Amino acid sequence: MINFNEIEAKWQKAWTDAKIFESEVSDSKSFMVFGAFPYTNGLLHVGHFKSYVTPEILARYKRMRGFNVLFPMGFHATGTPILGVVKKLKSRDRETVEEFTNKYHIPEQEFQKFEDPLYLANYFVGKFEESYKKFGLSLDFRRRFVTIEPIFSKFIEWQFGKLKENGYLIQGKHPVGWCFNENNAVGMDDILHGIAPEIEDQIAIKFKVDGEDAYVLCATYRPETLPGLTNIFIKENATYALCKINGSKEGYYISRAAAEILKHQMKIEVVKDVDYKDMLNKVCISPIDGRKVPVLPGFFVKENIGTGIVMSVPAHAPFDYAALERLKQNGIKVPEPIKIIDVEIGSKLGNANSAQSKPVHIDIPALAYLEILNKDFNSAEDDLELATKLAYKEESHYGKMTAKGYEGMSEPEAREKIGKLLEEQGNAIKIYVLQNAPLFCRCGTEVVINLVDNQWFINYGDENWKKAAREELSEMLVLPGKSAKAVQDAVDWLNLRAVARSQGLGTRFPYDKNYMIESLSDSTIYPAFYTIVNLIRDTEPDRLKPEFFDYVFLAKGNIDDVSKVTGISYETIKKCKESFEYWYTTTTNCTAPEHIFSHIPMYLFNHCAIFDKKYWAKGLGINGMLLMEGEKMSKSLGNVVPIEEAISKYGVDPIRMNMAASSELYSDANFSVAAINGIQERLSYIQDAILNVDTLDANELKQIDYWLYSKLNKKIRDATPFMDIMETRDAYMQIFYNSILELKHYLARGGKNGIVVKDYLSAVSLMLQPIAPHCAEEFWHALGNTTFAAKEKWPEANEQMINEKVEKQEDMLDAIIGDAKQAIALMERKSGKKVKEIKIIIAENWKRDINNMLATEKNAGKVYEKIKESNELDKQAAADYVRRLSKKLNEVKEVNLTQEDEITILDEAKEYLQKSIGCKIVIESESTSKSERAKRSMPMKPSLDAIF
RNA sequence: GCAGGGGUGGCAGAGUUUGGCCAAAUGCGGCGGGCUUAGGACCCGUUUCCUUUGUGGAUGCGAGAGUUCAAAUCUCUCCCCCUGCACCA
Repeated sequence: MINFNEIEAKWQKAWTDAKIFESEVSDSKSFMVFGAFPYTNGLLHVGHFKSYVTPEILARYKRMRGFNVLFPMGFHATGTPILGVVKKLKSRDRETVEEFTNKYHIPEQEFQKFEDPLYLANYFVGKFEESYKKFGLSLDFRRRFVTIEPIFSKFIEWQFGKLKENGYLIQGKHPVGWCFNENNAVGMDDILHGIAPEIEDQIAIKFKVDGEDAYVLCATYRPETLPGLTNIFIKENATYALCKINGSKEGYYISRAAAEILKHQMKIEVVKDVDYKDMLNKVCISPIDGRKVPVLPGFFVKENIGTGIVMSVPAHAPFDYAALERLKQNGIKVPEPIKIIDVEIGSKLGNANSAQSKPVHIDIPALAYLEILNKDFNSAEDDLELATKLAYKEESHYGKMTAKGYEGMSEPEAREKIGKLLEEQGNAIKIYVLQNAPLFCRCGTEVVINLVDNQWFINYGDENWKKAAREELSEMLVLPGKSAKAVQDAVDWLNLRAVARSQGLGTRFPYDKNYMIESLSDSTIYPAFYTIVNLIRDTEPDRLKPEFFDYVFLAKGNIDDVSKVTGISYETIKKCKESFEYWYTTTTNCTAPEHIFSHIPMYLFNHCAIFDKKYWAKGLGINGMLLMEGEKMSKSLGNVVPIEEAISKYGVDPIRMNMAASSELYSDANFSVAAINGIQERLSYIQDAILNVDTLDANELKQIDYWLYSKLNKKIRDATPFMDIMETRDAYMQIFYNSILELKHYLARGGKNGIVVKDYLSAVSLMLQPIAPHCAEEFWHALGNTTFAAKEKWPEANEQMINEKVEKQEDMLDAIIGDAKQAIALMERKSGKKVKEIKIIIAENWKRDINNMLATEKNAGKVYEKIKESNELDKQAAADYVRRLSKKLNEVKEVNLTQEDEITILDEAKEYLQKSIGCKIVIESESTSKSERAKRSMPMKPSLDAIF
């Protein structure tokens, strides 16, 4: 078995010493590829490497194809996660302490240092780099940077200056989950149990109160049901309030609790509290038809959701219907439902939605949906909820409006029309609701929605900008092709992006220093920074003025002025510009599917907003994640394997091969110890084969030698296109797994030509280089070479050496062996006697003619005609034969071997056949054979007769 | 709800663009056998059902319907699963 760790250390040192991955501007064609930023709030595990394997293979492959390759990496540390870790560490959170001690091996006395977020980030960055080196990645480490470095911040400030200049930074209101105790925006990480706030916008409709200069506000998702309004519901025993909203003259009735929640979205001034009993005495007027409706108590109304008041549409809302029926039962006079949507109740729901009974009251859909479920107005709230869902689903998908003015419209159409109408008339207010309320901040305070004023946005909705991004995408190569559609949709979908954050690490927002730049927005054009970071590493950050970046990235201004203004040397500025312009014309971004609706469109938009078209994004590779033995990796499952541990246990190359060969580009790969063991053994098999090459001789080439050359060249020809589109799995099926099988077949067939085997192994070793670089170097050198495999050329296929005829002949042999074994087993089982000999009976040449006729004509009739005309053929036998073949006409292939050819081939391979089949072999022709089975023989498929 | 991806044999996963050579590649697992002191190594066979000295038959690729001489593949309807939806990176 190969000692993987030993050869890893050896070759990693050799590559580093030779500096072969440090890329400089040169005359060769450039190629730049990079993987997604890893996030630095913990240690690397094997999963992190999956996303770097694809760009790594591409980088190594492209070098072999003659490109000058830049493969850099940087680290992401902006945003809140690192602060989160620090916070937990400070409070000595048990889990975090455990992680630091047991997993990261950091002694407790050092914890204090890690309470500084920068220290923590840098510590892990250092660890990451060590791991990357141990993984043998062909990265140019001189270009490493972290997104919280001052020089990077200068770059980001420049970027935002450009966005501002172009008018892409705008300000506006933005709803966000908020904790008023800490006075902070809260996201998933800040909320108890890690739940993300779900914010939805609703419309609050104003209902004039008869005889008062005041309105009742009802929040609703379905304004289109307004024509079906019969009354207003409030909650019994709740306190209501008369308010002025945004300094209005008129008053608004909402619940006291709602006033508390909504005051962060609008200015609310409570004039007086109102008892619910007073509310019940009011009469409200519908804004669209002027109908007067009563206010009634609804058992299901929640005072702290929406406005604490809802409109009632009993014909279509099961809750409303149930509430009215319950009131009726208590002798209260209630209005009759008004049906406004026509729908075939239950027709589209299918069995899965547990529709059980036929509805009777189809004139009241709300009741009908309860009937379907065998429920009624007294049923539990869960059942009413289910009926509501069914009603909503079917009515909005298949229903047609019957209400006057909206006849025939679908519900969504009507919703939009009525919503727009109400807003235009000033009869509705937009409000935001926390869909999954109540949520609590980790500090214990309830989370509410705060409508933040003057939030900064990047306006990705800008039509001209979007047009440019679409153009950029259309000219970009997206791999795999099937993900292109999703990227397209993401570009179309991206709209306003809130870009200023109240907390987190990173770069301060240049136009309001109280805020930080949001952490995805500072990682969009970062790859451009790779092209210069090694040149400005020691530059004073303050010197990196906009003029410098303008000149380097946009060729604005002249070098002498820039040098004077910034104090950066002429030489450095010149080199930076050259480097950017050289590398940035071909970039391939390898990233994960989860970035399709976030990072990827932003990456595209920012490139076309800032750079000249020449430097827009060129390539995108979307690669899947890593599963652990078929399961998702997660802390809770305890199946996260630290990378160092994996490397020392299994070796780098087997891990890399497992990652690259166990899945296609887009799908998740599976880390599997069984698969890794298989890889280790196969690599060792190749090594053994290489060490044994010298024991072989170098005689004249035989059929099996041509066969191996044919397989090799076909392999090169077929695997190369897969490498070009990053389908490493398909490529390495051929390069790796099939090579083992071919070598084994070659040796079993008696192949023993040292030169042939060496040619074969040399090419295979080189093709293994991108994926298993350490083994490839080892093999390459063991084969007597002194150059680096990493610097060699990718093998070229020699089409002349591809020999279909020889391959078919070998296939024939294997088929014969298989058939013979099967026949022997069968016969022995049946007769109880041992088979002594197998007769292989070769078909006559006239059968070949018929095969060829059928293969070209694909029509049995025509062939019968020809047989009739023929003088040479035995007409009866020929017709029988055609009949047999015609059953599977499509399988009949042209035959290019004569009977004599076949006999010669089988004779040559007789020894192999005898050994494989395990008994004596006799070869005879159909016409001379005395066997009954002789006439069953077919070209390339001889008849077999077992002799006892 | 909206958007994207998907549903294939015990499992994983090809095949779908361009319908036929597809009982369906490949890998894993199971079973049987060989090699062996032994084997988790390797080799051979088998792994829907029936039948069997076969270029045999039936059923079959989420469900249903349709187009066709012919459907995993095309059309329509339905069901289900995964992912994302913005102070998360």
